[in-house]
Amino acid sequence: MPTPIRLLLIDDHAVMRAGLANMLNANTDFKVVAGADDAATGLALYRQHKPDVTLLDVSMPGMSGIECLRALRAEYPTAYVLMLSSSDAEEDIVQALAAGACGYVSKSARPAELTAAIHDAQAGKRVVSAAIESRIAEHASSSTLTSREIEVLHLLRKGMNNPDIGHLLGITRRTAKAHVAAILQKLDAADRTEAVARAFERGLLKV
Amino acid sequence: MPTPIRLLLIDDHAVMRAGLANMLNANTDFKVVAGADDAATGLALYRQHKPDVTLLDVSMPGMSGIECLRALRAEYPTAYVLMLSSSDAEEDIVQALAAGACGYVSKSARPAELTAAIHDAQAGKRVVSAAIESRIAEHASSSTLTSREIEVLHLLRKGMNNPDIGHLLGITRRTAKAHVAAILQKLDAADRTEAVARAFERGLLKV
DNA sequence: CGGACCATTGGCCAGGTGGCCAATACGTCC
DNA sequence: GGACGTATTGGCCACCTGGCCAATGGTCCG
Repeated sequence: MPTPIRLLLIDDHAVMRAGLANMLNANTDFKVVAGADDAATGLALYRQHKPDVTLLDVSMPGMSGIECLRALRAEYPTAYVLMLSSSDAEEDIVQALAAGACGYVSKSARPAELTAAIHDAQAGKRVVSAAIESRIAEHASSSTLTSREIEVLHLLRKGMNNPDIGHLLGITRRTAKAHVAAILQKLDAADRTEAVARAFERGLLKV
Repeated sequence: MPTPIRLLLIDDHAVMRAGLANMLNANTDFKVVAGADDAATGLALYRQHKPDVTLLDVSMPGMSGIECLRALRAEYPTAYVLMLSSSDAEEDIVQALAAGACGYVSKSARPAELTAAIHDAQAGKRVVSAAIESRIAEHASSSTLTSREIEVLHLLRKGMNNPDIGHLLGITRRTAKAHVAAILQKLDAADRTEAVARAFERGLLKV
């Protein structure tokens, strides 16, 4: 392998970044050219180095991995980005793939799985960890919330009741109630409390 | 440094484990003698290798890091265990330190911070990341739920109402209501829905 | 252009919610 | 032994909840 694949690492966990860099640099197929601990720095380093493949953590404080991915792909539509995740929340996976990620690898994956994924990513293939594929299947069979419903969901999380939600959104309590009813049905929840819990499980709401 | 500090790594993220091992073995102060991807294996490897210091991830599928810590300390009360965390949820930190962890290091910490923490741990000092200390302060000022309240909290998460909770726990709906009222007050929540959301934020409930 | 989906709103109603008052009983800690 | 925290229970009440019925416009797609 004469020319190694040039990599950019974006992950807020410095320990993970250092570890990944050590591991990948030990393999002559790869060369980590830069590492960032937040999305903004990551974008800047991408412009500077134009890596072959970018490894991007999904969950980061500030601009999330997904947002970073969108920003990156908006500027460089052909960028090869492989998402790394610890959470495996379905929502993130679907959104990442929709936003043009080349693949989605769990941090629980074996190192060999990661290196294979990087090779595939550079070759333009789409790769998803086996453990993650099943999650996508689940998600496909469940419903998607509309943007209005997501908006209401965030207010439910804050403990708001229907009248207050209606007032805040400039609609009647009856409409707010209709949105809540739709959320309950789509998330298969008995009440708004379970709806919020399930939203956390699916990654619709984040800690 | 003639005799390196012998380390055991327990983390379900293989990538993180491999990375950590690479990084730490590059430093002659340390020698990673074993790595496990779940708590049970970790315990077995501890018995086998008796490492000087154990690095233990807080969140793992199956037996959690906290439970693993308790089991380990029950068997080897003098074990030096350093917790590694990605979530930084307050609850985990407090519980880990209460269960006898030597320290609690965020995965966002710089590598130097980690190596320093390992040295301190082996010296019997207690170390906590700066970023994590502030969280403990927050927690100290807030209230602790009783075990009964935690039990009720888990039922709220499932969308149960007071009569059903009472029935399940063998108490009246009035008592269930009293527990819920206590939860709301302690978590500073307007209703049970916000209580569940705040519980996720604090690490009392997990995805 | 008609169908599909969405956001919006209305009435009605049995049942649950959360806050207020107060009381008993059982442990532990000083 | 007494104070304290916890678990337990009661009544009362204004308010909110979620499910049922049905209807109106808007947009987007084939």
